[in-house]
Amino acid sequence: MKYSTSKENYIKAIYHLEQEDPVVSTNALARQLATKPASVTDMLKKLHEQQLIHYEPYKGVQLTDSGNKLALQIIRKHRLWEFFLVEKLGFGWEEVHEIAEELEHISSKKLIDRLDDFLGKPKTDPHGDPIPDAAGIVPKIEKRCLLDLPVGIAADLISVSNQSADMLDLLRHHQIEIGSRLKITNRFRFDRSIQITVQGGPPVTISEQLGAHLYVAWATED
Amino acid sequence: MKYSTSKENYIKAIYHLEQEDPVVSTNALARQLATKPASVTDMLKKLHEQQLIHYEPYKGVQLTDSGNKLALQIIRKHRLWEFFLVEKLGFGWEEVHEIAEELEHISSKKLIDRLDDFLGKPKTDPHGDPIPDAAGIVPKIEKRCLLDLPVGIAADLISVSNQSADMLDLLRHHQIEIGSRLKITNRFRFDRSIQITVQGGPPVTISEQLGAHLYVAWATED
DNA sequence: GAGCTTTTTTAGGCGAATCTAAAAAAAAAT
DNA sequence: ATTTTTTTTTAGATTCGCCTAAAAAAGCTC
Ligand SMILES: [Mn+2]
Ligand SMILES: [Mn+2]
Ligand SMILES: [Mn+2]
Ligand SMILES: [Mn+2]
Repeated sequence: MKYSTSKENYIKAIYHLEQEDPVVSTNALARQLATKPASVTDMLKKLHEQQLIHYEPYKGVQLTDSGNKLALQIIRKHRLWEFFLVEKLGFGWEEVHEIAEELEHISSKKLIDRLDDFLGKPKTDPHGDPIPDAAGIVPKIEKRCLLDLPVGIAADLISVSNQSADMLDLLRHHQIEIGSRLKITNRFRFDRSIQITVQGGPPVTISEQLGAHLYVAWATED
Repeated sequence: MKYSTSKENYIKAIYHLEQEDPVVSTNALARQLATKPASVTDMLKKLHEQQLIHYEPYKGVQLTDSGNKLALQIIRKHRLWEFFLVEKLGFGWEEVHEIAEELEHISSKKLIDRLDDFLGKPKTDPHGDPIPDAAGIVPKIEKRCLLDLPVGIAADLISVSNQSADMLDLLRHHQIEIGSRLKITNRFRFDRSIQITVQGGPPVTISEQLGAHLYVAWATED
């Protein structure tokens, strides 16, 4: 029941790639893990032997139930540590991912459950991603891309799908943060940029590229 | 400037063994690290190449200045994490060492300095051992073995030199903890056991073996 | 469906950290 | 000063995670 850091990173990467496409390719994994396809093939064989993945040569890969469970445990650790780093130690959004990439491999289950308590059992990490609970259940968070928000409807920013320092710089410049109330006031056909207000402030224009990474919650009519 | 977990464990072990005997033997290291002498020799060569130790075949080993500096950084991390686990997450003394053994290898310097701030820059870990500061300076703590305390003089327990669950069980049974005021009320020649009072309570008898692991601070007359 | 391109796997190797068995050096005993 | 014992090092393997180069399979294109 104890896996190497390397194996845990593979399992987590497979989990994330499965969200895009239910069958994960060797190349996609190699890209994600910044390694070579040949190395991935080697590792897939080992993960298969340990029953963490379904794998047949040339057919791509999928997590088994136990692989999925393991992935959720690692993600839980990653996100709880990120929350800790931001909320308790005052780190910025963009700094925490790398550190959490190490902390997520600390093995003590008791540690993570106590940390969860200490932090007040948060539902989401600093980027708005949901934190699986001790049983591996991921809170379902209703969110839609800001770009799909109709003009004139207010909605709260609940997550961002990019955590680069560059993007966070830009958000900071526009004074946009998780929780900010956003409203689209105008759309421009030419480059699909949008004009929005932040917390009812003056309108600012943001690119489609930025908007695509912002996710908001708004009441659905049904 | 980044070393493997294994190398860090060697450096820390050498540091601790140097406290006993300034020149550390291959066998002593193998015992401490639960590994084989042949493995130790291999590793010593590598640590020597990296200038972390002074090493000549058959002559034992000593940390260089940079080895010593590294050891203190690792010990700082270890003890700060132990403090965090006990004070913030409510772990018992005896549970934290093993977890800290992993956490001490998390590389971010910024993380550890912020953790230090968050914890209020503690001077000692939960077992009373001093925590080196960011510059690697170890607070000097005046302490003497309880066994050397004269009869009738009160002194405060400031550290214990054994962290086994068994010993902590026994301490808990006698309601002795770090900070308790202890006074020797009687000494018995036969087995060198001693009778003490804890916080001015009723006298209890403890073995020489237990007493040897308790360290107290008391005013020296000079 | 034959041929070209892309993806994936295999083959062979390397560095890190470990091991066992054997040799060599140092230390202790006689 | 030998001999014996203990300590330490060397030699040779193994496992893990990775690599490059080459082969094989799958997927496209005409
Ligand atoms: Mn992250
Ligand atoms: Mn990781
Ligand atoms: Mn400890
Ligand atoms: Mn350690």
